[in-house]
Amino acid sequence: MTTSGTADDRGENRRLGLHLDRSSPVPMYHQLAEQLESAIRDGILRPGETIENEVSLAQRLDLSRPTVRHAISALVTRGLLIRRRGVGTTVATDFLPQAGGVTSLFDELTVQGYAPATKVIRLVYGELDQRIALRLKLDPHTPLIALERLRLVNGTAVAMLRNWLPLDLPDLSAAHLESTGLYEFLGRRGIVAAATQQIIGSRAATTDERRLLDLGRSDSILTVTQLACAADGSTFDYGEHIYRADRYQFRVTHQAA
Amino acid sequence: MTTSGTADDRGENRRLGLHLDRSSPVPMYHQLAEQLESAIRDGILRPGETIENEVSLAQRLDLSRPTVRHAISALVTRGLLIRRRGVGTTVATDFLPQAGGVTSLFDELTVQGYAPATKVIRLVYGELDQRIALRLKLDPHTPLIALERLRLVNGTAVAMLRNWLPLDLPDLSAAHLESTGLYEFLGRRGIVAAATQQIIGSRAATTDERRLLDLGRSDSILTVTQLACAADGSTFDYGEHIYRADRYQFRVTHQAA
DNA sequence: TAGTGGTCTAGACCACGCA
DNA sequence: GCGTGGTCTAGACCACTAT
Repeated sequence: MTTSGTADDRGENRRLGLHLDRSSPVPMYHQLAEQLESAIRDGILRPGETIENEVSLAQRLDLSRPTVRHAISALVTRGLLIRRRGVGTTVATDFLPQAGGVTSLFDELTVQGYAPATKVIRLVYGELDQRIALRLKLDPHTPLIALERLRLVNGTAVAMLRNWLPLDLPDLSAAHLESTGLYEFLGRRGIVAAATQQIIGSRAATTDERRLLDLGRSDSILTVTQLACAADGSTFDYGEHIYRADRYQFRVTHQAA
Repeated sequence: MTTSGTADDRGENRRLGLHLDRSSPVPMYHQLAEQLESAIRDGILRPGETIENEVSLAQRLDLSRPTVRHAISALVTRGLLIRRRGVGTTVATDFLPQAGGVTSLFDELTVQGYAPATKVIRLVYGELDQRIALRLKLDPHTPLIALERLRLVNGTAVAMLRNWLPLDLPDLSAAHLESTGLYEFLGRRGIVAAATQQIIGSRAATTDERRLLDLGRSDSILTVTQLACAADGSTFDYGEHIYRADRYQFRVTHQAA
């Protein structure tokens, strides 16, 4: 434990928007990571700029070095910072604006204020489908909720989503799905994905799919099959989704170890 | 520092293949992570099984808990283990065999012993291309190495790879590229990717592309545009790749925080 | 209540890059 | 040689889950 910092420290803290709330239940390393991220996104820390070294930062913020390191590691993993031994930690070049994992243009559209809408085409309880049950690694006779939705942006369909869930959700209604989204609905019932796997591919669209998405002769579709797995290892959702390729792309970023 | 373990400890260590070499330059947490991973992949630790808790594991291996935790965290990030507070750490369900980041079927084919081959179609030094230079975030008049390759598996073309590099590599030859691969060649010259971004999409193939990949009327292609960035933040490779969708898919896995 | 993971401390020494 | 990140220790206390 050191003193709580000099006047200069407090000035620098203000510049970067760093102010830790020790009474908050939010972990210190998380508060710090979030505030560093904000500083980067707001341009206070510029791409290529070297940030303060770990020891000094820890001292100034009255944290231990492992805690500061934990915060920085989180941002390194997500690609916002780059650490180099013997050199320092720098802000990544801005070509990785949403680094870390997969982002879809659709998510980004949503963030940017376009209003996506959902239309439920089919909602069936207790459907039996051996192929799907096997995908879910369940007994072939497991009853499933079958779900088919159309995703629209500005009134035009951009994706068709088919999902199957081996769950008992009597209060799942089309209205719910059109207003809140499937995963939000599940989350409110304590069902959260600990891990998901997606396989991205492409194939020719069927005539039904062409009609639903209003596809022309030369339009392409992207296919995504998805499996979601709860914390206890059980699978609770299998999805087969298709997207208009002219409206949807996947962005994948990777950081070296 | 505790004693070096009881006879029971040594037996359990042997079962899981855990044997740390303290004189090795490989970090302890990395050795432990690798050996736990092997135990999982070899089925010694089975999906769903709860592994030994962190404190006990640390004691038995004569490591500090943070070090053990570091090792486990690495596997959690890659999706092989799942941690739950108050419950324990369990081996993830096997539906995430290659968790962490993106894997392509092509890479997996390679691992499985299929021999992929490369054929260089075009290799030009000093090409000027304003569109590409902008993608690389460089001056539009930067001279580029332009490269076009065909990827074959068992003699049939499955992908066409176009790349542009703002580098001076006078000894880069078709022979090199057909025997070692582009990134291996670059790596030997100290050029390694600190971060890459890929955008996956789909579109109709051009007639040239149809001819090169021997595509039929209804065959689809996947497109991947790729940007690679060195540790200093400079971009050194821009690629536009197309793949036969019937031979190639992308697998993306995601772990919740 | 007992046991687990989650967070945090206050140091230590080492390996690497650069001047 | 000096400053940086990389690794590691030996604890501490808290929060959550299951019983």
